Amino acid sequence: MPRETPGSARPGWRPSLKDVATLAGVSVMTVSNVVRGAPNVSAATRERVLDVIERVGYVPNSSARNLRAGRSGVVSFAIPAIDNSYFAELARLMMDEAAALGRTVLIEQTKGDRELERRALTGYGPTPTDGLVFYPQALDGAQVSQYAAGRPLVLLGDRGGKGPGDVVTVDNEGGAREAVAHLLATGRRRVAAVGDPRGPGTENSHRRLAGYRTALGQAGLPFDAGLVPAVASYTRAQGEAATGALLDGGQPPDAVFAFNDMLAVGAVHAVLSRGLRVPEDVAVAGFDGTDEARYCNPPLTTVAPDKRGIAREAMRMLGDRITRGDEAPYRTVRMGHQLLVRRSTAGR
Amino acid sequence: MPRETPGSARPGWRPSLKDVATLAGVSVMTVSNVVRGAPNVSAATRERVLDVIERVGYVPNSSARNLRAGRSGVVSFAIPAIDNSYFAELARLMMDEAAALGRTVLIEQTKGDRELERRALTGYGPTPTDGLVFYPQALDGAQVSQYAAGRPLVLLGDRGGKGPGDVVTVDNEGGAREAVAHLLATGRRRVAAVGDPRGPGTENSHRRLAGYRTALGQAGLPFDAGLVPAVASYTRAQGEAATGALLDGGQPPDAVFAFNDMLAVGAVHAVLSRGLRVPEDVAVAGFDGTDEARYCNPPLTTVAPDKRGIAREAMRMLGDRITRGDEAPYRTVRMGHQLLVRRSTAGR
DNA sequence: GTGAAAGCGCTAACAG
DNA sequence: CTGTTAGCGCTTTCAC
Repeated sequence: MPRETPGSARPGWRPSLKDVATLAGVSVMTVSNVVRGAPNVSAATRERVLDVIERVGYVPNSSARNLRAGRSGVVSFAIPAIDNSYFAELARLMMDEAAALGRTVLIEQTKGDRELERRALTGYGPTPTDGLVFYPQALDGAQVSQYAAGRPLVLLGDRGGKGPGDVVTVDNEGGAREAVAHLLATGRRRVAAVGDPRGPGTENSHRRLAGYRTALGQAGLPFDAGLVPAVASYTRAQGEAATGALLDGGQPPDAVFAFNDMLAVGAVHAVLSRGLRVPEDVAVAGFDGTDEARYCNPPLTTVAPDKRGIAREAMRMLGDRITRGDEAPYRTVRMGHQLLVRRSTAGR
Repeated sequence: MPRETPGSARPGWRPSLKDVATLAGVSVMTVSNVVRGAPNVSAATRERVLDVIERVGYVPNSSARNLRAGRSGVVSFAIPAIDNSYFAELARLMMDEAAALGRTVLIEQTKGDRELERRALTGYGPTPTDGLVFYPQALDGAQVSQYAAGRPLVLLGDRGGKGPGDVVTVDNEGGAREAVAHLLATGRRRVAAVGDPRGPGTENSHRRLAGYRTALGQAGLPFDAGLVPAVASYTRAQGEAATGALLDGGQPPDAVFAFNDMLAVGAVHAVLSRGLRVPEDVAVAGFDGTDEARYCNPPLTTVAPDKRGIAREAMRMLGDRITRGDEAPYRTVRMGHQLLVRRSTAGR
């Protein structure tokens, strides 16, 4: 199978270092040096090589580079679902931060499925990635440790003890506590918590639930399990269903603290579709600080984590683990958050 | 540099075909045959090899495979922004469909930027992809043709003539016409069109604008340029700004047809925040059929393309171009759409 | 049914 | 400053 002569631009064919070298009358190493910007090339040679590169449209073959380097330059961002506004916004920021570090982000949807989470963690998918930023949902800490086994890993969200990787989180408990305290301060007394996953679920949810309980306790209110429905997923539909059931029950709430903005949007919908008003009859607060919450009607009060900061820190830490093969103890950084008070929780 | 003996599981180290071969006492080719499921391996040998593979946790190195195959198994999905609900939902579906075909999707955000779109098209990014599904925004047809040059490509959205790739689209003009006709049928007479990009923008927008004009014409209404503000991007914020300016002007509209759901959500917000009512004072309709529109308050009337179908067709066509190196004439498929009538356009 | 050889495109490590 | 060598892990080809 004779190699095509350079210049024969059959679709799908791409010139290699060797082609450029032949055309420029130098060795492949010299071309390689030029391409990588190595210093040891004379100006004249560099010029000539660059000319050829330009002319034939040479582009390095990443597979070959990766094979050499033992790395792919790609990092995974493994999340439950990209059509959750919070993850969509976060993904955008992750991609920006990664690009600034010369990396590419591959989004993997785990859908809260054990097997898909396992596959993302082990990296035994079809595409090789150098590490991952992971938002666990189905797997618990021990399982994550087991599967990740030495892969560069940054976990998003609260983790109990030392995990198998660095951790970037926000004060989930504190944020939830502030939101619920705010609700109570506006005179609400029956505050529902929508988002308890039951079962393992994410540690984040557990912390938010803890914050809810703390706020109730500080206000001297009892915990009422009847105000804490289970949800199967963190979607608008589940928020509506769970809140709807609460409203249709004997003792409806006068406020809803939803564990994320999707659920909150669904909650608002449930309230309004029953002819009740937000916030007059039922106040609603969410968590995530998404743009969608801001443009909701009425605009949603929400706990807004520093998403930009989360993305920056996650990519930075992951990069350190990858390039330095860092064996340093795992670190946890806690990014700031802000309670954005909007009309959905105005006093009555 | 002596190779590590198999079994020394230093983090980051992964066994190769050769390691497995050594351990199993066979050649690399036999292991390769087993791994790929080639038929010419005796049951006993296969068994032994599989044992070793299991034991050492062998996983094929994709870079090497790709280097050999000249393919990566990854396809790009190049879109303006992942935090636009429509693209987030579409991305989810694209990933599902791609997975069913044994491919992985790499999302690339072009942000409506010429250079980023060019880079996505040429595939000269850091990661090699076998082709792409592309939603153009800044580049016109000629430029797309020029840059894509022989790469497997599926274009999303209306394209004038024969493009440089297959096309999957919906009837943008028809959908827009139906939406506007519906608004007019409810008695509206000053229908604004929010989403004109001016300049090149997407052909989709131009088709939607054409549909708007057609509907007006069929109702015997004149086209009023004052009701067609320019927008800089297809975001909630731009929808609010453009609609707000219209409402604050001398001759406010009694209805808004927004070219996508993000703009429509912003439009609703602009109306409500001025103390006006949707739909009583101003009706609002969007385009995209996103879940967000459904949960908007009031729920948004919207033109819903068959997103699942779009994803399926796009991945199927792209796959054909990649595997068959298809030189067949480019095809255009038009997927169905549906006008979802909801409360935001109820008659008054 | 199994294996040896060659090479995909690239770069680190050395010559010259 | 430039070139030669070797090999990353895999699969196609062709012997045995």
